[in-house]
Amino acid sequence: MSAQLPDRKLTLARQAKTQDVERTSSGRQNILREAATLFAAKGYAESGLREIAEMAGVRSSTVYHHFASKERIYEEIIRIALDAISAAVTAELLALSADATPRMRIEASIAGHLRALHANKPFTSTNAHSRIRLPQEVSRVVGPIRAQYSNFWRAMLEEAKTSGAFKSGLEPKILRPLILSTLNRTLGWFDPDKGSVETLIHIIITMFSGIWDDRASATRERKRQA
Amino acid sequence: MSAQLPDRKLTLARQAKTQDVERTSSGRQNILREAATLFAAKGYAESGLREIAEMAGVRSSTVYHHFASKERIYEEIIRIALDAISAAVTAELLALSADATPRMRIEASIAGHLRALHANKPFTSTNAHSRIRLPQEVSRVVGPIRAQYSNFWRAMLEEAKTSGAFKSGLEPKILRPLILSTLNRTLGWFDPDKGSVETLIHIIITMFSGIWDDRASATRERKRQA
DNA sequence: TAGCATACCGAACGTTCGTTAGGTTTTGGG
DNA sequence: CCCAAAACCTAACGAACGTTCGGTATGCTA
Repeated sequence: MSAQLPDRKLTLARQAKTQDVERTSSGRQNILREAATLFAAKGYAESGLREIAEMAGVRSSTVYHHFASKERIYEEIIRIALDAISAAVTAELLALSADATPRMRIEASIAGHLRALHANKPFTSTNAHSRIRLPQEVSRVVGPIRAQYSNFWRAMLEEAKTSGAFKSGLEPKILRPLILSTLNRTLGWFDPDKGSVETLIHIIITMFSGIWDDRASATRERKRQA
Repeated sequence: MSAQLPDRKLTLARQAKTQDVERTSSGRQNILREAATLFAAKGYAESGLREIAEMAGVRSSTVYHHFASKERIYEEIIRIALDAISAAVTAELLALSADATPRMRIEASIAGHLRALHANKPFTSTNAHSRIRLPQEVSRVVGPIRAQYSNFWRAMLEEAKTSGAFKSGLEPKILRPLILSTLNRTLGWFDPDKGSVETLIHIIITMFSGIWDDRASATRERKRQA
């Protein structure tokens, strides 16, 4: 059986497909978006609560009417980002035919991940370079979601390895962080104004074409035709 | 003519080759190293001066006997990191024979870059995720060094592209940040205790093998033999 | 139209921040 | 052995931090 994200994400997927993060700019959503933009640009500690409030056109005390603390804002941003990515990848995999090869599944996941990253940039950027050691309260909420997504990739890569898709020496343990950080890092340098995300996807997939063991897949192909 | 880092770096290369960052643990060097470790682990803003001082076994005021400000510490850490990387890459290129192909030069640079990254981890980590907007004083010192190294890669990739080394659609403008952030990101997930850096280098180069246009190189090879 | 939750505000809290001033110990060359 | 320079200390500064509190508008529901 193929690696799959949990069904709970499926409903989220449909929501996210139509309105991505949330189109309304109610006070709360507005604060959330501005905070994400600031966190993404300057980092968590460097972004003061008064600055977040000012960006949202509000006083700092008002922020506490919508969020219990700065950490909760951060937590919610990361949760949104992770949900958006999970949803996009799930949608991408569902669009695949049932007999898709591991390579097709992985490349579809890469495409979905990249699309979600750049469609929800402030939120996903905040998540991507989250180099904060938070007092475990946040980690307790965000940690499991992160782990879930990591496990999905781990399982998918493990299946691919079992089927002999990778060149020798390429272990899922190494490939997973390598692939995911390469994808996440595109947030730092890729400018959607200078080239479409679809072009980026093509380039990334081209680059990763170096990991596949073409010999093995050609062998299987020949066997199938015989 | 091949892309080359300036000669000034050559002397630095020899220094760095024997004692990398600095073996002595005088008060100043000690503070520098502990600060780098903290910055790498928690980020710039999250690392307080009193915490840095404590790690170095010293009071916070003592830090100001060695450095003018927290920003200057940060600046020096980044300078050290960039010099170490430049030096390692330069050394790697010098070890190459004169008729090395663009691909060989790029792969040698990747190896040198990765080796320097992981041999000076606290310093290079601080540099890698430097997501700070500093009051230009620091940028004025560090900026040019960064630009110099970027330009070196830009030139090297441009030469490779001219010689037809890359698959179509892969432009240096995209490849440079893609390659460099992939390399730098290894600091975030690769654990030297669980696999040698040389293994990592092999994996990264294997992955990037997807960017080369083998047809073209095979064509040139045939022409040369004729 | 009265009542009430919601959204927002100004002002302040305790704490921590980077930094400075002034004094004491450590140390190494003549 | 002396003495200046270097290294380090304690104590405190003002500013900025996240957060709280009490009060005021606003808008929906009964």
